[in-house]
Order: sequence, then C-alpha cells, then structure tokens
Amino acid sequence: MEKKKFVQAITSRSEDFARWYTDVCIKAELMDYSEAKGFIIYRPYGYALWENIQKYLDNEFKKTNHQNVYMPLVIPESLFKKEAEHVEGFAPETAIITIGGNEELQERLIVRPTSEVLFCNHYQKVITSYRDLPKLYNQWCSVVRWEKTTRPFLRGSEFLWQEGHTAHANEIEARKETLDILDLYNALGKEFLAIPFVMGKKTEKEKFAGAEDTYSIEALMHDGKALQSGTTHYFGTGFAKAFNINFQDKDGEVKYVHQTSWGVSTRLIGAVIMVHGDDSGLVLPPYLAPIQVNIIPVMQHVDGVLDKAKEIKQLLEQKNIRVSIDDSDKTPGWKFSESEMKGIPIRLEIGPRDITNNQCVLVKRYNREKVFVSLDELSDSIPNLLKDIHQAMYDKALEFVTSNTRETTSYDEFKKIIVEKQGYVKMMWCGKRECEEKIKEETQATSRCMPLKEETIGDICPVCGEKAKHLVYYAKAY
RNA sequence: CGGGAAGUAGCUUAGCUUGGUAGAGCGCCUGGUUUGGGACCAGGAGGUCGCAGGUUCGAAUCCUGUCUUCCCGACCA
Repeated sequence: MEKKKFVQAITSRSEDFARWYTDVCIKAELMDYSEAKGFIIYRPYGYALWENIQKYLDNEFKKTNHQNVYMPLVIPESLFKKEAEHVEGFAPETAIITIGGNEELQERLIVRPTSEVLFCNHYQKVITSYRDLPKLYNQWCSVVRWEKTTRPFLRGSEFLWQEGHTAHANEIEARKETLDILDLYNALGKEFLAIPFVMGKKTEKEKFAGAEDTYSIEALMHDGKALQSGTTHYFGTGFAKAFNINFQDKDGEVKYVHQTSWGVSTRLIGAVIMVHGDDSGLVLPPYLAPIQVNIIPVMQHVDGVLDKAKEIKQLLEQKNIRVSIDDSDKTPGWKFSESEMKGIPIRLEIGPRDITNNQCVLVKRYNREKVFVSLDELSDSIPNLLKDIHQAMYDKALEFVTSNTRETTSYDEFKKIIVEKQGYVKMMWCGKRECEEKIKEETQATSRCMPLKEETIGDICPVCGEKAKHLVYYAKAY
C-alpha cells in the first residue's frame, strides 16, 4: 500500500550529491545558516559531533604530553608579515580589522587565518635553553579565512579546529612529531570516525605556505571526490629564523628550533557525512554518535511500555552507552525516519507485544538489519554490537576506497578514469610542478599525496615521459 | 571573483508577464480518535513578501542597489 509522505524526503545521492549533502546537514539538525556568508550556526546535534571529536583528540594529545593554550584572535599586520611565504599563502584570504571604537587603527589587525606567527612570537620569548624544549602546544579555536565559495563544514569563512604548534631542539625530533601526529589523525579515522584515510606527503605545489614538508590524511567521499581531512607540517627552521627563536644547546652552541604544526577541523564532520551517509540521511559511527541507542516505544500510552523503555535506558547507561528515548507523541513511523535521518547507530523498538515476549526489536542504522533481541541479553550485547558496527562501517568504507582506487601507467587512461569513474588514481610522477599543473588543467584532478611507503608501478612519468620519482594519489578534490 | 538560478508564514511554494485588501499544502496550537515505517477528524494561531532606495494615487508585482543561499568554474582546511 502506498503511503502518502507528508514530510519531504531528502534528495537522493545519485540524483544530486551536493544537494543531498546540504539536505542532510539541515535535516539532521547539524547546522543552520547565519546571516553572514560562510558563517554557520553549529546546532546542538552538530556541535556534539565536534565535542566528541575534541574529547577523543584532546585525550590523545594529553597522553602524548601536549598542553592546551589560547592565543589571541588577532595578529598585528607587521607581525603577520614576518615570514614571507606564509604571508603570500594567506594574505588573499584574510579578514582585517581597521577600525576600533570610532578610530582608524594605527596598525591593522589580521583576524587569524591560522596562528603560526602568534606561537612563533611567543616561543621567541619563552625559549632560551634546551631545557625549555620541546614545547608541545595545542589550541582549540576558530579561524577566519575569507573564502569565495562556502559550504557547510567543508569550507566556511569561519571554522572550528585545533592547531598544534611545537618547537624542538633538533630535526629528528620535530620530524618524528610531524609523523606521530599524522599517525594519531589516522587512528582517529580508524578507531573513531570509521574512515579509512590515505595518508602521505604533499607535493611542493600542495604544501602549506612556509612548510618544508606537509603531510595529509585524505578521505574519499561517496561521490568519488577526495577531501583533505587533516594536515601536519614540518617547518624546519624557517619560522625560527624569521622570528629568531633560538636556544643554547647542551653543547653550548646557539641553535634555531625546529618546528611543526598540525590541525584538523570541523571539516571532519563533512567527511563523516559524505563517507557514511545514505539516502535516508546521516549514518554515524558508534563512537562518534552523540546518541548511540535510540529507544522508540510503540503504543507508549499502554501501561508499562514507557517504564520498560526507561528501565532499558538505565541498564544501558550503566554500560556507559549514550541512550535516548523518543517519547514524543509522533507516530512510531515518524520516529523511525527521524532516527535514521539523525544517523543514530542502533534503534530499539519496544511495544506491548515485545514486553510479553521479553524482547525488543533492534535495528542497525548502517545496514537496516532488523532482529529480535531478548531483554535479558540486551545490555550485555550492545557494547559488542557497537564495536561490530564500527568495524563493519570501517570495512564498508575501506571497500569503497579500495574499489575506487585505480592505478595506471598511461596518461590517456588516467584522464579516462578521472572522467568516467572518479576516485583515486595512482600514477608515477617525475617531480616537476608542470606535470602536476597540466593534470589539473586538463582533468581538474589534483595530487592528493604521496604514500609514505614508497611504491613503484612504473619508471616514467606518463605525463612528460621523464624518469619517475614518486607514486602519487590523484583525485578530484573538495 | 566570473557565469547561471533563487529569496513570499517554521518548511515547500502559488501570485509577478498585464501594479489595486497575500493564497495553499505540510508543520505549529486546542480537543478528540489513533499508534510495529513519516496517522485521521474538527477548530485555531501565524506574513513589515530578504534588505534599502526609486517610480506611482497605490508595489510581493516595475526600476536601481545591496545581502544571503544553491549550482558551475577560478582560489583554499
């Protein structure tokens, strides 16, 4: 029997992926638009995702001896201009404060697009001896970049992030930090977001302004486009020289510090949406989900139904599971759809019939599998089930990446894959910027990264025919 | 920043060509009947038509500017 749908369904992914994405953002109540372009409102459910990511990362940072600090929102223009490459990279997208009160400022203030120079300026003052090192600072804040095209979570004029800034006595230690954090980000994907990242080094063209080396984690969205989801940078002594951050080492010599910086942003929320979501809405990985189990009472006016639901909630909460009961007066069907739209990993349906049979209906969001579960086993089985769901979601995402990663030694084939299939294409590269630029111009694909474990699938760069140096992952990117 | 589309109640929108008291569906509120995949009946509330100017006796409608959103490019976490 066909049922009339009164609530407009979201656009399907295959029909219009971009529209599907914004539909999910709005309808899952993650965010709302504000009146200023590119500045969004993080609604409670969306902000809760960010809080959970924060909790995970903050804990990891602290385990590895990092300390949180808070730097100012603004950077005097003269300070901002100290490192040439850095300025060049960010100048086109800065917002600048020119008036304070009613007076024009003597010196303009840059609203931070990132805080390298603030950290450097501070480090210059507080580092004098090898005993002051390493400095392992992180800050949680928002930054402003005047973007031309904005999209919720993916690219905003303002976005929330964490930026780590560290200073070390030598190159080895700093390079280790850069890669350790990259691993930590990768683990965030694997253990928490159920997203398999491809990680590697950025090419010269794609690296951060002022960095010696940039590394990234890249996620593959369901439409076959890649999303740079986090970066770590090794700065060498470039900033240290520009800001004169030096110290006297054990051997008595005065040396420059070696620095790193690294960050992930609320863009990760966009990655979660586009990696796991489906035509019914959001699908959240269990450890990230603000609500892990949603109990939907059926015939809740019948004596005992709500009490049973509350009893189940309590039992699950004792196992540290995040549970909600939808006891609103909507119909069960409405609640099912709502629960799916919000991506809650597990839905429990409990009605008079179930109570009689000492059972409930359990539905997994990611595959919609529906089973009856005895109430006696419920609280013991759910923690494991969450773990299984996490793993299954990760495996499913990994399978998507694997089946959408292709390799080629022919530039013609490369073009064909990019146009027809999207996804990642692995191809050898000579190391010249011109070849990268040619690829971008002709296919819109960009180099995403070069895997840390060097692989070789050919001797020549298929674009120019010269000797190949590295294997590169290419993809169209957000 | 270029090219295209759009902005009318919380949402989706009709009306705009040809100026004359702003209409619907959903949602919301009240009462009742319902309840295992987005329920039904009855009654009700809700609008400075994105904003600012202009033309006009009169503007949602015509003109100018501006802001925001979406799509496609160029630029970027």
